[in-house]
Amino acid sequence: MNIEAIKIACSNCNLRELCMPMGLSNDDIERIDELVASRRRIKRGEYLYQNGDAFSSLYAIRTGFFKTCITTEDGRDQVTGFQMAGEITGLDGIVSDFHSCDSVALEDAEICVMPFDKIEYLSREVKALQHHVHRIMSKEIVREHGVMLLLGSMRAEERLAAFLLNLVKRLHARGFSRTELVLRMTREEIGSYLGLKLETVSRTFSKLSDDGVIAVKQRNIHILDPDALNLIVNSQTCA
Amino acid sequence: MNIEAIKIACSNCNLRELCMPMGLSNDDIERIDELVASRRRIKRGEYLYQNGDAFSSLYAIRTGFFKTCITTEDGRDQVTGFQMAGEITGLDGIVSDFHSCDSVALEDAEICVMPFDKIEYLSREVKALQHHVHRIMSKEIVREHGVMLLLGSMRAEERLAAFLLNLVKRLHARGFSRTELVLRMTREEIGSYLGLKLETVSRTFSKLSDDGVIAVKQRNIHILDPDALNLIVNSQTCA
DNA sequence: CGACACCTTGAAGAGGTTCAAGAAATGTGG
DNA sequence: CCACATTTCTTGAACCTCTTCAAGGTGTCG
Repeated sequence: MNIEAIKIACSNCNLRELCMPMGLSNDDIERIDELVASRRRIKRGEYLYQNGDAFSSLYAIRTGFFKTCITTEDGRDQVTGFQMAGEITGLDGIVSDFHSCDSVALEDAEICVMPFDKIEYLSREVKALQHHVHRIMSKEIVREHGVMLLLGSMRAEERLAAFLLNLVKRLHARGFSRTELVLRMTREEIGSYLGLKLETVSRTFSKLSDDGVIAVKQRNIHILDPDALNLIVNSQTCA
Repeated sequence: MNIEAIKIACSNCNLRELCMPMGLSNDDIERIDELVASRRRIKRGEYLYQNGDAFSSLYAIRTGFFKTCITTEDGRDQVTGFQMAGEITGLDGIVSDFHSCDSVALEDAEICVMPFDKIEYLSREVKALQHHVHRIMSKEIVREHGVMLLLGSMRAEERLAAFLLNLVKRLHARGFSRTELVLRMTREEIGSYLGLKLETVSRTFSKLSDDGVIAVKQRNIHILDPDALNLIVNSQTCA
């Protein structure tokens, strides 16, 4: 066992609980360690993959922060998600063997490259891995349902509140604060994700700030009143 | 081989190309025939599954038309998709073992029940089936990306045009007309899916009709000018 | 044939966008 | 390390699209 092998092993990774299945036998763990073919560093602003790229691997994020977005020929642009450490990206490429969106690093990042044929091979051998892959994909589908609900039925303030709560929840699961967060993306990227213009995002931040619900200092957000934020999302002016 | 077995076999199903993997050996085909545990008839308006139901199976639609939707406690409601013959529904349940949305038949329907543990078992044995399952889930993820683009960046007319083109494309793949279609859903359901109020949907239908792009007669739509419809979607007032 | 669900249309109003200008932060090169 | 260019963010005012509320019309099914 050389140093490189230790470094790459999932079994040694502190993100294991986030991106790998639980309750494996030692034997299975050893096999899954083979999944990660390599690590890759991506600088801020660089692409992990782009629309049209051949699909070969899924990527587990070790450090850093990504956005995925689709850009159409006619110039439309839509951020479809933000990914952080322990999350998997690249699922869009499976269906057609080509990626249909771009993945861009919003800060310097390191990712684990997991060749998909290897994943499929091991999934046939390790039941827990197979189910794990299915759950990851299903989870992404359910997440997108939530975004559809947000885009289809919420007003600006509700969207931004839901967005902040979702971010802080995921960050908290990674050991960060439940009330403080640093946005890794611009107002424009938030707006694209939420179906709003950047000015609206900015104005809505200002309003939430005026209302004493959050404190905004550039990209640093302090959630002062989590309950109020929850209330904004979960109580559309009742009929 | 009894009559019942013949009736249920995927190998005899005329929707095989739509919902099953291609290029299987005879041996594999025989095994996949075991996938469908039973058929189930669902009357118009009835649920195939509901939010909170235990997840056990995926469902292949043989005949009929479904919608999936999420309903939140605070009364929000979002149609997340429409499914037709040859399509698979139920993927939302995998991640948590519970369904997180409702599936409702919009017309009398018949579906094939495919227990998910059977799918996972056979996926470990039949490589083509495994990949097929992965592709189905990836396809759903990519579809939802498209909906996010629609909800996040399109105006009412663009949304409705994109919706009609998508419907007619899927119907055409099933042997129906490229220019005529019958809507199986109400204006309200279309509106929910597209993030619009039913009045806006109705008005937009009227506008497209006035412009000579489509002819609307209740739920019967005749696409008079497919190019114009495409243009509406693909050419937001260029910058 | 009558009741009910569904659809259409009008008018007023609200929420978000657009355009514009300036302020704050960030990055770059000398 | 500082000055300058660039990017990002904030805020205001006018405008526009979609929503809301309301009423009437059309179709369907028992």
